[in-house]
Amino acid sequence: MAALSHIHDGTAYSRIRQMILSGDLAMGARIIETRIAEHLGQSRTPIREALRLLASDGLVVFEPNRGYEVVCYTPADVREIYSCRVLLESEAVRLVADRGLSPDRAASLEALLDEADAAFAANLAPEMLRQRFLAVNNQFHQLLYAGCGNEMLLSMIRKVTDIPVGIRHYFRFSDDLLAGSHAAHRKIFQATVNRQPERASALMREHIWTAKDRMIDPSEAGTPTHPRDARHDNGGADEQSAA
Amino acid sequence: MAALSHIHDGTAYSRIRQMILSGDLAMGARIIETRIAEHLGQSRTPIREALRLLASDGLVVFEPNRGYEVVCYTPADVREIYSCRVLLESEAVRLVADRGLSPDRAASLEALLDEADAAFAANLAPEMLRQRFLAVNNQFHQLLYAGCGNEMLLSMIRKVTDIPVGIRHYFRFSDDLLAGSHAAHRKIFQATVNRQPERASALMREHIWTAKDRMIDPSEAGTPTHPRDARHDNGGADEQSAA
DNA sequence: CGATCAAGGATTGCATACAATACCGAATAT
DNA sequence: ATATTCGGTATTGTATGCAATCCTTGATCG
Repeated sequence: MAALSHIHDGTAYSRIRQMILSGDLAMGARIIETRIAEHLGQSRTPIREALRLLASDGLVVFEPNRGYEVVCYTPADVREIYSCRVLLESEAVRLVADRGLSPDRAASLEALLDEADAAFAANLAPEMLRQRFLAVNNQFHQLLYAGCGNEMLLSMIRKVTDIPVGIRHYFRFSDDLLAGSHAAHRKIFQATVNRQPERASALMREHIWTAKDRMIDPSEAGTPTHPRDARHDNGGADEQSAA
Repeated sequence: MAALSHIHDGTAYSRIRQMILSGDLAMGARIIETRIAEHLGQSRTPIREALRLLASDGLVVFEPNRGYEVVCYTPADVREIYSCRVLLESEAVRLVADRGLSPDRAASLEALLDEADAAFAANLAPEMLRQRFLAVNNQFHQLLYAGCGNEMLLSMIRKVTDIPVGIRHYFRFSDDLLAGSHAAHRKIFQATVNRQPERASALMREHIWTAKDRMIDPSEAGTPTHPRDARHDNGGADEQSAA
């Protein structure tokens, strides 16, 4: 099942998962089985199974006899996640650079990079540009590692990569930073094509470290209030907004 | 839920999990919901949920409308797993050595090492010694990383560590190798206590690489026949033996 | 004799009903 | 006024029943 977690089929699992990743269900939002079941037009049974799965994915947290809520990462959690990303993704790209990219995958990756270039050149509104770029960004990373030859490693990368979009609020963005990230992608891609594993790995490490450094300070950030800690203050997050 | 996966409570999840890890349910054994339900004295509903969880843990494989069977790792899978272990555990011990071991944990670890010493000195039967040592071995690793300060990293380590005991058949053991492993533990522990992160990390890397090198050749090993590939030949594995 | 198809049994998928538990608010006592 | 207890409501936990699917086995046909 873990191997299928990136597939978008019609199962309750993937649908709820998408709601969480996309932000339809906000971080920290309480999840009520009956409401989800109603929303998806199914009974509680398959929804319960899906939720337990999502709990083991780390996308929802579960407490016996209390139910589920969407995971709400603290800045410290996100730092942990990015530390793991550094570790896992630098290794993955090392493997890929060592084994060599297949021609078709290289072409797909180059297409993605060109797409990002186009987005930058298109003079989009900042918010629009950001959204476009981050989407391409994710695809680039996933596609780059796909041929690393270690399924276990890939599944762990998915775990630290597929997290609610809400964590973007923890990061500071600017056009410069986005451009820098894009440039890093090009360099990483080039090193991979050139079969320079150590170089590609070092570039990836630096790339993700840089992203981690963009995290805003917890003090100035205002950690979102977790519903469990402040039950009556849901901070404007429209809980269960999918319904 | 993932964070609780190492706890032995009375839930169907942890009980089935234990059956798999301990080998009561052999690798590749088919799992029938009703039989497990009967065995545990519960209805199918909680068993189904537990099995889906175990599927996402990677301990059972699931195919829609066909059900579950205990995961059956190929030697190639185990190599992947050990590659990940090298990566994750060398990092974890680096963090621990950097942060420093708490005194009580250091004491517990030393007690474990002494326990292993005692086992070696006791002139046990080879099989008995092996069993004792591997049990202590696992505890040592888990306890060593416990204070690394990165929960995500810990959960990933658990994933590559908590796998069916059956994979031991893929490894060659000898008293020398066990003793060498034990010596490596002492050195890793010492480097950690001495706050030498790079050294501890390098020792750990080498330690796990060595273990990986003990894998027997697939040719001489005879990959266990997977029930899905050879349905009618269950190779003497008493499927569903827990019932 | 071998291959194909059909029927029966076994197993999973889902929905519903009920029991157990926890949460929330009002009423009461201090 | 505050703390506490009690009861109703909302939600989760489990069992059971039936439908859908798959696998097996035996019969039939080439």
